[in-house]
Amino acid sequence: MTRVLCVAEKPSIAKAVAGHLSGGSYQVRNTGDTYVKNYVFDFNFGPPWGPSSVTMTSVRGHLTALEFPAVYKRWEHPPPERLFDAPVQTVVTDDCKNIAKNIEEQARYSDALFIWTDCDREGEHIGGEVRDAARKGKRGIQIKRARFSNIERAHIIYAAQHPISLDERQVEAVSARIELDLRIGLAFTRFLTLSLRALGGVMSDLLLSYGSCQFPTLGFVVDRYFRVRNFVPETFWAIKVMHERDDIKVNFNWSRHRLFDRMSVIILYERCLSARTAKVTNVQEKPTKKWKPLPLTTVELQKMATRFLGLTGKDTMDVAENLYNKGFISYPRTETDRFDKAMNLRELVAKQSQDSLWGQFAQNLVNGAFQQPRQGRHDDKAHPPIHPVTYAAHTVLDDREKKVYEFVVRRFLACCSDDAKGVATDVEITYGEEVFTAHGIIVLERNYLDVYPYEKWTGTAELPKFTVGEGFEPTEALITEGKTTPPAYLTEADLIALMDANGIGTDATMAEHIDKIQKREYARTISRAGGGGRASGGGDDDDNENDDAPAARGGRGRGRGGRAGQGGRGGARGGRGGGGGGGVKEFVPTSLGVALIEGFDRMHFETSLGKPFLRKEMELEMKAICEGRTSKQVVLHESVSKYRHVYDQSREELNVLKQACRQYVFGNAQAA
DNA sequence: GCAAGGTC
Repeated sequence: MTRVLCVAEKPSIAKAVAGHLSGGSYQVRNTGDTYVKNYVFDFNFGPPWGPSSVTMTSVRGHLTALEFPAVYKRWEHPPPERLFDAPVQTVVTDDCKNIAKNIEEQARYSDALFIWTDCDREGEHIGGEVRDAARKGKRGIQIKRARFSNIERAHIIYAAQHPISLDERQVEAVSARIELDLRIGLAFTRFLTLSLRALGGVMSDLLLSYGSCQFPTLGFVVDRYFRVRNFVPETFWAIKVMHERDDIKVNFNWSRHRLFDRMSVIILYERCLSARTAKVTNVQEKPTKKWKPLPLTTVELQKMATRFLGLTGKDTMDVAENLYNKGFISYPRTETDRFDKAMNLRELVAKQSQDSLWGQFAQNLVNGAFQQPRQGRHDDKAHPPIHPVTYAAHTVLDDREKKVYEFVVRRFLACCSDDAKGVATDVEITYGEEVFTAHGIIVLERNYLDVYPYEKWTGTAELPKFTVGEGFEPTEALITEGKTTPPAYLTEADLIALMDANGIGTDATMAEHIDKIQKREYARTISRAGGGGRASGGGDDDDNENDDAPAARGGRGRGRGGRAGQGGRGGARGGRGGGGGGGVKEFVPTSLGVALIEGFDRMHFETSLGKPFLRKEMELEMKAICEGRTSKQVVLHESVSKYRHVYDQSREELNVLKQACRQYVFGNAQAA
């Protein structure tokens, strides 16, 4: 019989695939690694292999790491810039030695290697690492790769019988990324740490790291900080019209919203008053919907959890991984927001019907209210959206697990429900020569909203009856004065959204980068609650950008026109750092964080290290390698010489960086 | 003592 070795990216996939291919009957063998098992069984792969004796095992993520030879261990010399062209070597990391050995030994007796790593770019590279390990055991072993995007039985069996080749271009692309991150990260980290240490004082023993993701992340925080600080409030005026009818106070919104010229508003207002009566010019009533949420991605999970569950992104991911490892939820790192049509979602819904809180709702779906989820536009072709896999009783979960599990379940049930439905009424009036509108919504069916308390359908006021052509004298008409308010500091959800939009980090690492800039004392969080006096929070449910349903825009112009946030919020005030579950937390840079980003900005490089462009460029180059438009060697050569140039410039203009530190960190004003 | 990316 042919002997086939299969290797997955993680133990859970190895087990699941072995279960499907073997029909559930396999032998389990221990390996030198606590988590990795070998599953032994027979399977018919079809021609040319036919019936085969199979060993299915796995790695645990990357098997190898890239590193510099020992002579580059010291920081001072060879000098950091040598890291741009120093030799690098790929080594099996210490904690993976037994895994590599397992693969090597198994390969020795095998005719073919089937790679079952995740079908994404990093997975392809891990596949390359597995291939190299297997070849050490048997030089000429045949290499195949299974293409799969979920672990449904039929899909897995099809993948086993229709293997493809490893995509060498993707392997090369990731390999380039790894090498660049290593060279550039270490070179700049050593450079910054060593050269700014000379400033003395608090700078003498700081670790100043640079990374292609951590710096842009800090850049976002600093950028917003300055936009808040440099904000100049402007006074505006508006006309407010209110009419009370049937005990309902109806506020009409001015079609000009607001003007920044007081005289103009007075003139327009006087024309209103002299007209005395307003005339109803249009009344429209139409059915409207608030769309149910999209299937859950990692980024969305983190945004929601930081907003509503009082957890940090990092906590959220830690907890989600736990829930995944216990088998309660699906793989928590995914970009996919559409369920495969073949998935049996009803069955997953039914498992929730025993719950005391949402069981009734789930049962109702089972009884016929079930609706197929919306299909988002993202598909990483590797993992389904995050969803509950089995029911977890409240008693088996700790507090944080409970919160995250409940959110995942409620989100899933919401996805499998119907949209909320209502009737929207729009009334338009002309008063003087000005046009005003009022908007009201009556909710008829709450549907998914009943199981998904994280969203509300705001602006649900019912409007009294108005008839086209009628005239009325408004109960109240006056001029209001207000000031524009600065934007808010970034919440973690804002920051994650920015990183996502700019391609900084992956869904699995974003939270870590945010964590890192705090560990490095580049940024910290303060509590927004109480002190702010801001008219509107930045990140409540209403500006949910995933919703393009017409009705989601219903809640009208919040906040922006409000009162100014009472001055005194200049700069890094001494708020309680890292405050607990209470109010929303906001990110502000420390003086060190400001100094580093400002320092690099002032050097006027074509592309500042603190901006996201460089990371985006690397992303584009990886894509180009994948598409065969360039090669790893070319990208490495070009990128290294570009960064070396930035490095040389930084060294020449080191004084600019030092001045920024003197100014911000030591508060030496004349340094500016 | 340094990066970012996998996964436990």
